[in-house]
Order: sequence, then structure tokens, then C-alpha cells
Amino acid sequence: MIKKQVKTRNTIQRIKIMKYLKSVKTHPTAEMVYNAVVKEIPSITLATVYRNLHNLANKGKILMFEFNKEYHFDGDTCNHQHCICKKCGKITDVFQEEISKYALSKLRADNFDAKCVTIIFNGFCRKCSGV
Amino acid sequence: MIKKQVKTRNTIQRIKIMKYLKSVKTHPTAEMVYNAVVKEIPSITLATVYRNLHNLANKGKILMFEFNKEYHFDGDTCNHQHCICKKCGKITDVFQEEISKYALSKLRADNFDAKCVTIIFNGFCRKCSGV
DNA sequence: ACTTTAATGATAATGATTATTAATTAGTAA
DNA sequence: TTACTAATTAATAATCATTATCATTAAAGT
Ligand SMILES: [Mn+2]
Ligand SMILES: [Mn+2]
Ligand SMILES: [Zn+2]
Ligand SMILES: [Zn+2]
Repeated sequence: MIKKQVKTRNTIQRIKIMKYLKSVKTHPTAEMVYNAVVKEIPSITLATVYRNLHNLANKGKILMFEFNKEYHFDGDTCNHQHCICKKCGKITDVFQEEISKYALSKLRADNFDAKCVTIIFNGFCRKCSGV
Repeated sequence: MIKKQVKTRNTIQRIKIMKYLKSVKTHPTAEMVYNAVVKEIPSITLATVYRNLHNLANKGKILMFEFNKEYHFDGDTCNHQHCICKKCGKITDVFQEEISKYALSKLRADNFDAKCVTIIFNGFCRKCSGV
């Protein structure tokens, strides 16, 4: 029988990772986070970064989504949406709560208890749509 | 300089893969597609299945999305949305075009030319929400 | 200071996907 | 029908993001 962990610790690793995510407006991969944090904690490993990112995501402190076979993390947990360029992969934020609200309120799915919506606009960023 | 391929061939492998995806209402992974198709074409390999799935997705004949570190494929290219259970991972369809329409019409993102929206409802399926 | 156990660092392992390449074959034109 | 060309295949090796393992370290409560 496995007893689920209840206490978490505020290690400097976790704190730095969190701080970094809160400081940027991008949606970095685990490796990108590692590259930023390793400058402050040279001994940190990629595995530790992964461990903490999952930890934070499970606790709802950060967001996590998959794109191009990689996890991307988001320090902003406010209700918002994303645009992803089909060509260059650039990810940008959209803050239009009404869109998510509408989707959730209109959904009629008897056999599903929806907690939130993930909304991703697929298309082309300014730079790529000009080509 | 690489010249992009212009002609595609209707191999029995591609045809069977397509037929299979059109015949189911699930959202199988490449391996699941392989397991189904290999019954009819014993010599087919997983790599061929991957190649064709990407091919079909690029041509817009099928949909493709990532979930749990795996690609999932959808033979139904109609405008529709999905529900994914956070616990068991079950994926189900929602056919409410108005939700996607609303999202696309309301989006105001100057630097982005949106072509379509991916809408995923996250929550719990009947079976898992009862627990 | 002492204890408990979550977390780390180092490293090996995993597994889905992709790359390579010689052989095959769909599509087309003679 | 036959021949030609390039797309596609089967077999296989390689890639690489992510996880697992485990001995050691260090939060946090007493
Ligand atoms: Mn964001
Ligand atoms: Mn579907
Ligand atoms: Zn772009
Ligand atoms: Zn479920």
C-alpha cells in the first residue's frame, strides 16, 4: 500500500524554477528552463527540473501542455488561450476569458464533467503569414 | 535544393490505414492503428504506419493531436471538439460547431492569422467522476 | 541538535518516433 | 504489354525527450 505524499519542500531548485517561469512570458520546454536555472544553480540536473515541473503542474502552480513532442510550461495560470504558428511553432498568449467561458457554458456532454478548456488557435504568426 | 514531392500513390497500406480510421470513432495511436492494420497486411511495419499517418495528416485527410506523449489520430475531419478524462485518458467527441465558430470569430490577435481552433475539454468521464 | 523523509544529482533505462537504405511497386506513357 | 520513374515499403538502426533508480543530501518540524 502506497501512502500518498502530503508534504512538499521549498527547495532552492523548486523556487528558482518557479521564479523563472513567473518571470517570462514564453512557454519554455523543460530543457529551456534547465538552461536558465543552471546559471544560478550549476549543480542542478535536467531530471530535477523535470521532477519539479511535474510537481508544480500537479499542484496547479503552473500549466503544462504538449506541442511538437515536448512539454511546454506556463507560469501564468490565469484563464487564457494560445496561438501556435503552424510554421515556426511560436506560441503566444491570448487573454479573452469570454472564449473559454462560452465554451464551458455551452458544452452539453452528459457523460463528462468538464473542469476547464484548453483552447489553441492554429494558424500563422505575422512573420510566417507574410511568406 | 529539395524539390517537394507532388505525386502520392494509393498503396494498399495507405488505403487500409485510412479505411481503418474512418471505420472507428476512437482516437487511436500509431501503434493501435498498426495492430489493426497488420491483421490485413502482415508484412506492414510500424514505420510505414507512422509515415502514412503523417502523410494523411499533412494532406488534411485525417486529424492528429498529441496526448500523453503520443500522437492520436482522428478519421473525422469535421469541425468538432474533444473531451479528455484527466484520470483514465478516455477521449470522446463533441459536435458543437458553434463553440469553435464563436472562438474563431471573437479572437482578436493582430499578429496572428488563425485558421482553426483546437478545443479540448479537460475533466472526468462518467466512470471516473463517480469515484 | 535530532529525526524523518522529501528531494537531489548522477546515471542508466525507456519508449515513441524518425532516419536510413536497398528493394518494391503504383502510375503513366510508349 | 512493357518499360520507366520516383514514391513507397520493410527492415533495421538511431534519436532524444522523458523516466526510473538509488545512494546521498537537506528541508522542516520536534
Ligand atoms: Mn500562456
Ligand atoms: Mn474526434
Ligand atoms: Zn511563425
Ligand atoms: Zn475517465
